[in-house]
Amino acid sequence: MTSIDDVARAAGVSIATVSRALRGLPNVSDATRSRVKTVADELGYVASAGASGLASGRTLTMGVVVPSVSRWFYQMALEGIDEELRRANYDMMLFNLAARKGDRERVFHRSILRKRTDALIALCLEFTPSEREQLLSLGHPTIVIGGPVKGIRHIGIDERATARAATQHLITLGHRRIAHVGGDDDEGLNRRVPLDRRRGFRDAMEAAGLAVRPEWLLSGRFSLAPSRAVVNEMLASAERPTAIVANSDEMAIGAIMAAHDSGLQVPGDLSVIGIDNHDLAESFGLTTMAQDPFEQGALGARILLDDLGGIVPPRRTSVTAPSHLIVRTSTAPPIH
Amino acid sequence: MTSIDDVARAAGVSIATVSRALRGLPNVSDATRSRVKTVADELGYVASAGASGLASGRTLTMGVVVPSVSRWFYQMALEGIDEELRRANYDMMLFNLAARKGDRERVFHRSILRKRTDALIALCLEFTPSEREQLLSLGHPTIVIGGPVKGIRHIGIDERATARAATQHLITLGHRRIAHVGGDDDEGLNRRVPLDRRRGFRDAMEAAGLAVRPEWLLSGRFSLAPSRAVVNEMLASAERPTAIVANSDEMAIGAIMAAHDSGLQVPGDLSVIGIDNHDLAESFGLTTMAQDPFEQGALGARILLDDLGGIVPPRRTSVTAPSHLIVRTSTAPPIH
DNA sequence: TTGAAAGCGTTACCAA
DNA sequence: TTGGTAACGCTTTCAA
Repeated sequence: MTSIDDVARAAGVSIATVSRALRGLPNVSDATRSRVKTVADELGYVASAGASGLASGRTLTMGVVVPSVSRWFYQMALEGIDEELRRANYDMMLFNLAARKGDRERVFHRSILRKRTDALIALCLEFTPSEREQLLSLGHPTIVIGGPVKGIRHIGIDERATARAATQHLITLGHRRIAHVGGDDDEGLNRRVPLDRRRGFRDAMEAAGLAVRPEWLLSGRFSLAPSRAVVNEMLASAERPTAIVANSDEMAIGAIMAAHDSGLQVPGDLSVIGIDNHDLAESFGLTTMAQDPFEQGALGARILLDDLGGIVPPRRTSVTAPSHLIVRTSTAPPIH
Repeated sequence: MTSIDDVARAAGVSIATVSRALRGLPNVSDATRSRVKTVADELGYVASAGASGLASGRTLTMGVVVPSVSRWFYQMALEGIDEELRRANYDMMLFNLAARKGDRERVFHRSILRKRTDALIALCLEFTPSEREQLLSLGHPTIVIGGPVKGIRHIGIDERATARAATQHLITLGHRRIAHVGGDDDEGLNRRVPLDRRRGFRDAMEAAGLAVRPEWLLSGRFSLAPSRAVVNEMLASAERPTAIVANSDEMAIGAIMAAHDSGLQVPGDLSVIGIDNHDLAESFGLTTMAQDPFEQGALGARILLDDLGGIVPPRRTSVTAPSHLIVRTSTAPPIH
């Protein structure tokens, strides 16, 4: 509860001097500065963020909007963002949309737009035209991580090319009968990601002259259990594929477990490749197209911080993050 | 950038009236209120959180301190907290300690103590005496979720009793040679949790007159891969246990995978029980002592909000959250 | 190098 | 039911 003039009084200086001394601004004598610091420490004084935000116009806070906090991608991105923010002494305000379409309006209005952040970073979600307009009218730097959103710059892998490369890996191994596990993500609200990945799958299949069978286009809802279930179902039919491309590692692991359920060997009877390089991928020997959401998050934060710094002109272009193949033991040539 | 007096001017009323009208306070005529609302909407006015915080003393923000965001327990608790906060129109400021001891001091001072929150909820972490003192001197409601912290009320399961019950389950099934996978959690900074759980394991063993063998006291660092590795090692020795109690489901799953690595059947050759009821537990058929961090988080938030509401006198006592046994297919009587 | 004082955008109290 | 006006706790400009 001690505020700046308590310190000023105790140190025998003006509040202006206290402010300057504590923030490390120039034009304060060493003697004064150290005295002020000592006094502030003794009194346990910490400046009120709200008040300095009001006075200076900078809140030193970044807003982060997430569709949920319980998915690997978001966690990693969050950690990356956080690391960068901490380095810049920024705090993080977390807005969790938690897949509740109904609440978005409120979250947007009551929270995001309340000028309590200097910049906004959104993970993998789409905005309605009205939301986008409001955001832009707020006038502060914004970036999206994870899925392309029209009208806002973003950072993310080339979804289509990544899925194509995954499929290509299987084709190169000699597979010709390949299934795809895709499907919408209820929580991650960006529809384009799964669509683009499926498109990449199609690209590769068609380029190789392979048939895309409708009954081998599965939906695993971006989670292990549903993926396992649909793959099990597929494996029960007379004809089955020799390989599976999954839109995410969690779904790929579900596919591996389904193979075991069905008494099949991986990669002997069935090859499986995923996308992500999830924490668990290595434990399951999963071959995957790796991406690094931690780094994507960190980069996003860094770009926003640069924009705020005002030294460099803000970059308006999106960034394509890298992805690369990691071969483990879940893929091998098919046994003819 | 529109602020309250823009609205006042445009609506032809005073800023005081605008403030009242928009916040739904009484003593505003219906006509005035609706006119003000319309104007505010047209102008896209949203009150500045910082300014109202300054003036009113309430920031409508809750601080949440986490050791990391990439563990199941924290995710679930965060979602629970978030749900409750949203209901009360509160925002969440996330302070990620990210296991960096070095940074804590800065995070504490520069962020947590900056009066930008009305209350504080801490997940599973310990405080140094100095930190605790600073927190208390801040004077706002605080609660800890997940691990007992002396000097601050908390919400959490009875760690010791829960581990005891897990062990007891195996003993009841007839197991006599039981190993324990515990070990510190690098990220979750509360040392008491793993200690109390191991104590519970010991309790049950001793009560049943069973030997606790030092070479069967493993450390799995609260993660799948390390657990799998140490269990594999143990299973390679001449004498091996017939069952394992793991301090967490992630470690229990590691143990199950190790069993498979070693060519053992679960539960035929080895029974495994965990603690948590992690998202993946069901997929692995893992028997476990379930707890509900979502609910613990929600309850914590609710208690703080109640405190802030000031209607009921603040509750000073800690809350013991429930845990219960879920039997799946990873445990069975030993084969003699 | 230091201090005085004018904001910053609200809320809340007291008058009208 | 409304309006005027001190706070709120800082930052920042301008003078000293």
